[in-house]
Amino acid sequence: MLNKSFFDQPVLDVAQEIIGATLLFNGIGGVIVEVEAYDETDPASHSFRGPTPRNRVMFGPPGHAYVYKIYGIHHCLNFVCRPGSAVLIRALEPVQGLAAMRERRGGLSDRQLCSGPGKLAQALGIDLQHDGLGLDTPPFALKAAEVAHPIAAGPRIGITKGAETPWRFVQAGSCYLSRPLPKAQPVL
DNA sequence: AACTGGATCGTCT
DNA sequence: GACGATCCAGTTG
Repeated sequence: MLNKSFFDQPVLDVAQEIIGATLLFNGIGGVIVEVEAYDETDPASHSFRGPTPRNRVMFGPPGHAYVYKIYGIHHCLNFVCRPGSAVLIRALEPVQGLAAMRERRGGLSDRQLCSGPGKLAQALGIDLQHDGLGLDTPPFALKAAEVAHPIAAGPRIGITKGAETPWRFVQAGSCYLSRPLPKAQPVL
């Protein structure tokens, strides 16, 4: 199980080490296969302009969930690292609670259950009421990866500022990504 | 396969 | 008052 001290590291380290870990929410979830990193030096980050009521959790202690609502419709889940930084969880390979996820998502194929930040929040039943919850206690549970998977990096998705920064990390070759990488770039 | 527009509202300027 | 760290359905090629 990953404890809070795991998240007290540079956000780029956490982003890459979290690939292959298993995320469960009330026992439902799967393997993290796609994330993006954000920090306070980054114009695309919610934390760029300092603390506000919405992003206050990003400036709190590491190891908590930062949940926000986007486009008035979808929810997005982040793992808070050091103050002002967080990892956006963008896609899971579904493993646990397939039936519950299919029901919430409308009976789609398994590849489409959690292949995007809004989709996975819907599949797991995460919304604003879970903003600020600790990641090391129920309803959350995080298990470290048992085997190291090859990781690839690329530009982040859906942003206009900082669009070139290659802070999107994926499990190379996974078919559960929100989108394939534009150009596969192996990392280490 | 690639692009378009609509849904829908909290947040910050 | 404008704009999203999105998703989906529809159209076009």
